[in-house]
Amino acid sequence: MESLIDYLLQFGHLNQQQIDLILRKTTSLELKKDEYFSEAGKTPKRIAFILEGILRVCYYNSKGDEITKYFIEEHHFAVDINSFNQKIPSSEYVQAVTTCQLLIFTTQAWEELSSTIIPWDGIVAKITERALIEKVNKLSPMLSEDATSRYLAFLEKFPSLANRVPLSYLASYLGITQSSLSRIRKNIR
Amino acid sequence: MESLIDYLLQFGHLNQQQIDLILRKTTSLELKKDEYFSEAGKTPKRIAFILEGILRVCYYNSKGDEITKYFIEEHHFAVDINSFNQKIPSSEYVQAVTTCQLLIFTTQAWEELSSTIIPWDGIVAKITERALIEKVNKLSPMLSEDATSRYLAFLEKFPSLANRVPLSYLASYLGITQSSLSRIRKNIR
DNA sequence: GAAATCATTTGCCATTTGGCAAATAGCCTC
DNA sequence: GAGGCTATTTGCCAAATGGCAAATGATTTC
Repeated sequence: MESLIDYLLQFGHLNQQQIDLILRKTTSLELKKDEYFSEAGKTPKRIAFILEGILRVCYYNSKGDEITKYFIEEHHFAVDINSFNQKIPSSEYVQAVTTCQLLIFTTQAWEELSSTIIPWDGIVAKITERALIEKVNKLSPMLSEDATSRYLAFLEKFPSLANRVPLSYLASYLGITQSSLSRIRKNIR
Repeated sequence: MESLIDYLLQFGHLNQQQIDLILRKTTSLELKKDEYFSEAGKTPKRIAFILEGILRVCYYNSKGDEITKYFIEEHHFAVDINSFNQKIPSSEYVQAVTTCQLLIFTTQAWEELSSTIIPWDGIVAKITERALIEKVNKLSPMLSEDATSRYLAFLEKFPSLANRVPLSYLASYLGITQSSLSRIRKNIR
């Protein structure tokens, strides 16, 4: 619970009353490994803050391959922000890579916070901006690096994940096939 | 000028007085082809709205190659938003791909608008979010597609640019070498 | 308009990655 | 612990892409 508040406070000030209100709006949820937090085709009705565990966002591309778009780490929010804001069906799945402890905000709770807590929208805007900038900055260099460098960069970013995640998730995230990733792993050791 | 207002109004309401104020805060600037709007190492002090022309954002990667991170089209804002907000030096160049007609806001003007026009921050937040989401959505699929598909996607997105942009810009944007792109072009015709 | 400069294409070959299928390893269930 | 699954590795070869340099084409400059 505190990790949520610590996180929020990085982006703006909240008094104790506001903090209590925010916490009262949350529900706890355990999402077991492989379970989905949200699914493509459905309009997202909840936002999750990850207390523990790793989620991934994935979709099916035009060839029908399942692509891992990105991983979401502990102490970050998870939602298809575009679909959530516009209240339109998402085109992505959000799935637990490991069993996760989540704090959940419903759409309603989220909107109540927006209209009750003056600095809420500003904080949320900053969080959204930061998260998106990070995604762009992680994706951009991937295009100009070869697969081995991308894998090494992943190892640095998610050292604990590399051997707990199915090869298929990781390969599609890196934009290569499973067998290529397997060979890259072999060459590195 | 109107295109700026049209653009802003997509993201929130502004009355005539606010519109006039915004326009009074802008300056016109013509940026000739190849000139820089901002440079890596310098803290950005201006935001541009592109009335006409195309900009690109580029940087040098660890190998020393110049990489085009993305192109910015007419009727969009151009700035390294992260550096601008945090007032820290940028790591990117913003350069005119074609001669551009720009509307410029200085940092000071931008901040005055923020404190004068109530819905300003909200509008800016939405614009920022939208721009970043578009970047993520353009980058993500590039990893799972081959170079030819990426080039074809570029052609669809920027049909007028493909033959006006130096091969080198385009190749680094697509994550391939100039010669590969040249061969891809040949095979498509 | 000729020379100089820069951009693009092409040839040649090396390297990387993909596609497919078989082999191996790991894990789960009974 | 023996199947029966699933995940990963590996072999084989094809296709895509890179690296380098030369050739060609385009543009600028004087």
